[in-house]
Amino acid sequence: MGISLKKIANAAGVSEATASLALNNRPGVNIDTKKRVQDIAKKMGYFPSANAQSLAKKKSGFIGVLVPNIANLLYSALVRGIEAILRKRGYKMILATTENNIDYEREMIEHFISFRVEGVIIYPMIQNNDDPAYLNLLKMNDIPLIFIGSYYKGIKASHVMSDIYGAICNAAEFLYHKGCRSFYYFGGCKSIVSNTLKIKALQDTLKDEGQDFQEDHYIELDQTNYECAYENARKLFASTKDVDAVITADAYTSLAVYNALIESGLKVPDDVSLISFDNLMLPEICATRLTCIEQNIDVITKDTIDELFEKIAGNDTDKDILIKTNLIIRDTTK
Amino acid sequence: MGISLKKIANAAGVSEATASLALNNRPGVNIDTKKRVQDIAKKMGYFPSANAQSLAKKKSGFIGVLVPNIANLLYSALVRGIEAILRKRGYKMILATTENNIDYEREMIEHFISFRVEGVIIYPMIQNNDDPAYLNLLKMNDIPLIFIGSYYKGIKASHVMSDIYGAICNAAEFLYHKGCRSFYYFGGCKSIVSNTLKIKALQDTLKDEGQDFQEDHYIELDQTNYECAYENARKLFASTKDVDAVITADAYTSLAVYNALIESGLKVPDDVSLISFDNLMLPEICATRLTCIEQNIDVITKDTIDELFEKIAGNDTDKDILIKTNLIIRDTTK
DNA sequence: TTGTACGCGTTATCAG
DNA sequence: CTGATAACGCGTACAA
Repeated sequence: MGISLKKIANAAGVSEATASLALNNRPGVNIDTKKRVQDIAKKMGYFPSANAQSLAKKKSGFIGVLVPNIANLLYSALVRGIEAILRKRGYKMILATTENNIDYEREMIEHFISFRVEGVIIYPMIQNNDDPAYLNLLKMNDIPLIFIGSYYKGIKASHVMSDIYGAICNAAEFLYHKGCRSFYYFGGCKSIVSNTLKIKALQDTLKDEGQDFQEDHYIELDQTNYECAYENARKLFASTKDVDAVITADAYTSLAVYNALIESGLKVPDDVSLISFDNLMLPEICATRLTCIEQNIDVITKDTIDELFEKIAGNDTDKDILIKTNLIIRDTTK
Repeated sequence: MGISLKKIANAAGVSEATASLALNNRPGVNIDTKKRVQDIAKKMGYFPSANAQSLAKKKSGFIGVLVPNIANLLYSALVRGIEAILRKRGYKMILATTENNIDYEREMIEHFISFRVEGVIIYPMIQNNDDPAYLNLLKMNDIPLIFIGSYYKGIKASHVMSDIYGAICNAAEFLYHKGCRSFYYFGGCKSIVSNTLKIKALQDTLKDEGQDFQEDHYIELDQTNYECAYENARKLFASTKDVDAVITADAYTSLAVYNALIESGLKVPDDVSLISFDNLMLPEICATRLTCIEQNIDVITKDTIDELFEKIAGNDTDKDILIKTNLIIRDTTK
């Protein structure tokens, strides 16, 4: 299995201990000996076994990161950010995707434990996850857990996420003052924390204006992809034209709604204003300049990791950290 | 550092050896003892340390995978395929991205070695990589290497890739027989293996028809992204309208060329036929149905891993494996 | 059926 | 300045 410290030590005619000190550039080694050992190591293509190092140092240097999938631009942006910050801190990321599968999520948690990760970051997106008790496995192994983007209700842990409630209130107010009165929302499973926040935000904002947001105006998509959104939108706009404001969970959904609106004869933004929650559609590809709520991904990743290392350091008070969003006004709102 | 076998053994009142046998479901342990140990392990949330296991078994179970970046759909599709197959074989993937940075690529190779990966898969994409000698580090550590998608000239190793030469010959012939006579190609650095193959394919095909492919009709992009392609295309079509066939390196480039053509007053496909090398543009997002050369990603990933495990098993004859492509005819060709 | 002892590659502690 | 030696967590001959 590769080249070991022992081989280097033998080749240099010193003990493993001396070789180790020399290779790690630590004091207490004759400068000539050190150079000789280092030269030999280089010549033989030696790199210390990360495995053995972890064992000896009782520190894996791993952080486990769990996201729903990697094809989605939001998640890949978060992952890239996390990876970059961890690298700076001298940590390595173990990335796993859940693909919205609860069994897979549990399996990955076990995976993390067996790799002795020092902390775990989860973007929780499992629907109908009544009993996420398997996350307690982490606690049993003294591994801190931080939620990013959302959280599971039953689990005590810090979370770092966008101020979804504030963002939707803000967007709804904006639309209301532009004259919009009939609001719709297109998004995923209602029972997910982020979506309950969105519903509440719409209800509260409209109530302040003396209006109701009827819950059947929340179009719950079985799958949050283009096709499903498009089908639902087409069906809706075929049966009613009484709509002048739509907010969607992401850019794909917005594009689907946009296309369905156009086809049904409704004009954007003259008849209907459209706001997307994400700002992650590549502008080159997408001809439609979507008005959107931009999440501050850099801040989210930074704060998440800061908080995670707080936990690793032993500070165990849980925090709910909300990150401000920006409303970016483009061509799909008046 | 987590829960150890020793703790389980103590809690169960047996030796570590017995606990190990019990947990691994191996013979030679009283059935009651085994059950007791397993119950306790479950209750304590124990999972064996992957680190220690690798050390003891002298086998890491890791395969290192190196791709240019993960945002590109081609690479993410390959990575997903590789991960799925490795998982079935009981292996774990260590993924790293090079971001077209040679220093970073070397660093990652060293990283792989220190994790004692049992094999490495590289998608080579570094430009001007005259001396990829650092890959010899792998050989010094007895770690097999397979190239996927392309290869580096100086390095002896198997590679698995699309039959790029055949694909471009085929596409060029198709266009020629549709009446095209003035060909252009938009792609990356000419010195990359895959691009030299493409140039040669165009030259050979047109020569067979008694025509020349002038090398200045290969538009070499500094960066293979939309903007760069768009600028080059706009400039070209402003100075000449003598073009009736364009082949591009990927779908982003095709879209850029398409838009530049339209803006310059040329009609697709009536005036100009357009073929893209990739078939990875999400059809939902992209209104333009591109004619394209589809790579057979499932076959590429499967063959790559098969070949890698051949090498791991000790069979060290190098192979050049070419995978057939499909020409998918859509709306940008006559 | 169970326990002892050793090795895996490295770091760290202590003698010399 | 250098070299034994004991950990780290686990697997596995071998002995009891």
